[in-house]
Amino acid sequence: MSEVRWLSDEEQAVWRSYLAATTMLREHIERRLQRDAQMPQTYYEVLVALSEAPDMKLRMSELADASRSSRSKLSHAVNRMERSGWISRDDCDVDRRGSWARLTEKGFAVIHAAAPDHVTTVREALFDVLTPEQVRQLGEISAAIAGNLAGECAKVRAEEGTL
Amino acid sequence: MSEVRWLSDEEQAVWRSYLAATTMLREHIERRLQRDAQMPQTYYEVLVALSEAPDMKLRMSELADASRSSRSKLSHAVNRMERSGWISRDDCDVDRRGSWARLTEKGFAVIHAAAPDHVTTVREALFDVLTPEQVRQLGEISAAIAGNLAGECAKVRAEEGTL
DNA sequence: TCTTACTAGTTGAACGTTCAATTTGTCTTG
DNA sequence: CAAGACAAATTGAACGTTCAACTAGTAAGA
Repeated sequence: MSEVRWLSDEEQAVWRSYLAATTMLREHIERRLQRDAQMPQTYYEVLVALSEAPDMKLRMSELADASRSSRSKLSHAVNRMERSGWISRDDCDVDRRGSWARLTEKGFAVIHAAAPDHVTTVREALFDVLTPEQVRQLGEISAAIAGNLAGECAKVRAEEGTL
Repeated sequence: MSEVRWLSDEEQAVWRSYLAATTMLREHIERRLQRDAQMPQTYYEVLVALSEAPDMKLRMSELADASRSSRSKLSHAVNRMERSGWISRDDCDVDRRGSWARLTEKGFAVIHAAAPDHVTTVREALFDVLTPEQVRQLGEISAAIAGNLAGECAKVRAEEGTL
C-alpha cells in the first residue's frame, strides 16, 4: 500500500485540458457524422475496416480487432448495418462457427459518400489548428499512450470469452 | 463547392494513432472506475464539479456546463445519483423553475474514496508514459483543439432549448 | 394586465454499449 | 471416439446517452 502520487498543478491543468479537448472533438465528429451520414463514428470505423480488407470482407473477430470493438458490440452493430443493407453476413466454410462480414455495394456507396465530409471535419477540427511540429508531437504522444495500453487491452479482449 | 483536402500519409497515421490512444485511454479509465467505484467517468466528473462548488451545490445548468453535459443527460444522471443517495435536489428560491444539485455526505464520501484509484490510473496510463516536455506539448495541443471547438460547442448548447 | 417569447428543467422513447449468459462448433487428450 | 476444454459468435437485459417533446415559471412589450 504505497502513497498516492497526486497530480501537480500543471498535470491537473493538462489533464483537464486533455479531457475537454478529446471529449469535444469526439462529440463534434460524432454530431457531424450523425448529421451528414446518419451513423455513429463506431459504424464508420467498421465500414472503413471492411472497405480496406481483401474482398471487402473479414471474419467477425478480425473485424472486431480492426475496429477496436468487443465481439458483442460488433455483433449488435453488424445486425444494425445488415438491416440497413450496408453489410451482409456470409457463412464460413473453414470454421462453421464463424461468419464473414462483407461490405455490400450499398455499404460501399455509403462510406464513399460519407468520407469527404468526415475528412473535412477531422482536418478542420484537428490538423488546421495545429502546427506541423505539433502534429508530429501528437503522433509520438499518441504512440506512447497506445503502446502502453495495448497490452492491457489485449488482456481484456482475451478475458471476454473466458469468464 | 471546393475540393476536399484529404489527409497526407503522415496525417492519416497520426489520426489513427490519436484515435487508438484516446479511445483506449478513455475505455481503460472507464473500466477501472466502473470496477473500483461502480460509476461511469461522466458521473465522476459531475461529482468532482459539485465537490469544488461553493457549499457543494450548483444549479443544474451550471453543473451541466461545468461537467460538459447536456441538460438532458445531466437530468438523467442526477436522477440516478439521487437514487444512490449521492446527490440531493433542493428547490431554488430565486427562480422557481430551477433547482440546486447538492452533494450529500454520502456522495462526498464516495468521491473521496474513488479519487486515489482514479488519479493513480490517470498517472500510470498518461503521465508516466510521457516526458515532461511531452506533457507540456500535450497541454498546448489540447488547448488549441479545445479553444477552436469551444465556440461550436457553445452554439450546440444554445440550440438545445430552442428547436 | 394580458399576451407572447423565452428559459430551466424534466421526461420517455430510441439508440448504442456493456455484461453475463448461451449456442454451436472445434480441438485435445485419454 | 468420447469427454471435457476451449473458441466464434450471438443474444437479452440493464445501463447511459440522445433526441424531441413537454411542463412550468420568468421576462418583455403592448
